[in-house]
Amino acid sequence: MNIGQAASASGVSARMIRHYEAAGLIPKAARAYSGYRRYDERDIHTLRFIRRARIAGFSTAQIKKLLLLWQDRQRPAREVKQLAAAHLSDLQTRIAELESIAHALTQLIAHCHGDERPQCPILDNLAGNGTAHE
Amino acid sequence: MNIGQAASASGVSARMIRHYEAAGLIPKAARAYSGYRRYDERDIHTLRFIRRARIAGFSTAQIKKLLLLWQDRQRPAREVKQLAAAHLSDLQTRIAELESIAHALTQLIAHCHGDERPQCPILDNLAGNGTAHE
DNA sequence: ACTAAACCTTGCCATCATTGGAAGGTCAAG
DNA sequence: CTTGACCTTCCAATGATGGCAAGGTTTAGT
Repeated sequence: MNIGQAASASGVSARMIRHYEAAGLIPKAARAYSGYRRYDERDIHTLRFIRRARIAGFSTAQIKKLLLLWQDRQRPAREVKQLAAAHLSDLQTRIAELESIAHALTQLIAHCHGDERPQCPILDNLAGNGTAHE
Repeated sequence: MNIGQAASASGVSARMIRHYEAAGLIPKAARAYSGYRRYDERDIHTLRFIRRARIAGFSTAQIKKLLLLWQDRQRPAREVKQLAAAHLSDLQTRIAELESIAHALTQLIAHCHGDERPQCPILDNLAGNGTAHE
């Protein structure tokens, strides 16, 4: 299987397959005589794993660890759970930050009449001219 | 005022002040005979505006527009409101995505016993199903 | 067999905001 | 006049991905 087939079979672009190889996430692919990279079902399986982990928001560094754990049949579930919990905690922090911003912005927008007049509490707030809403 | 003073007065690092200048967010600073950049209160005010807008999650492109609007005393509040609303919409989309991921991860973590045994629904899920690789 | 299309290779650039370092010039105080 | 804090510019890296270019390979159609 060439990289193109591996890409469509795994859902990971050929681009990113090469990238993951260079980044050490996956071992260097075997090469055909022509120099083309060769992939088998095992590789596709690994790529699908990576794709799902990316969708779940894991960083490449985290995925590297997850792959090691995945390939270790003796791994304790504890380690995986810890890694996932740390990631979940990150996610929740980010969510809270974004929600806080969204909340403030919602308030500002609600107080902006949004017509042709130049008065605008949104700009006033960014300018530091205080309290757009009480 | 040199760039260092401007940085501590505005809360924007000297590094980023130069960056914003190169990016066209702020006009090129006046220079002293020595080549040092000079800043006045007006510049500090602008830098504080930028800092607040960044904290609010606006992109530099959006901030560029906000600055133009801010400096235009005739601007209609409508335009500012539209820009802010578009940004809020982006924020809400991102929040929803992260929440969806966090929810799925929470489920997986809850079903992982997390002890010394190798069985782990988190890895199983990333691998594509109940049966892991091989 | 020849040719064109589709595929592969490597490598460099761009994004976005920010930080880091290196190499060198300038200013203020001792 | 030296030292150290400050400034200058340029170059690089982050993280994940996309784009393009120039060139080699394979495959399918004639």
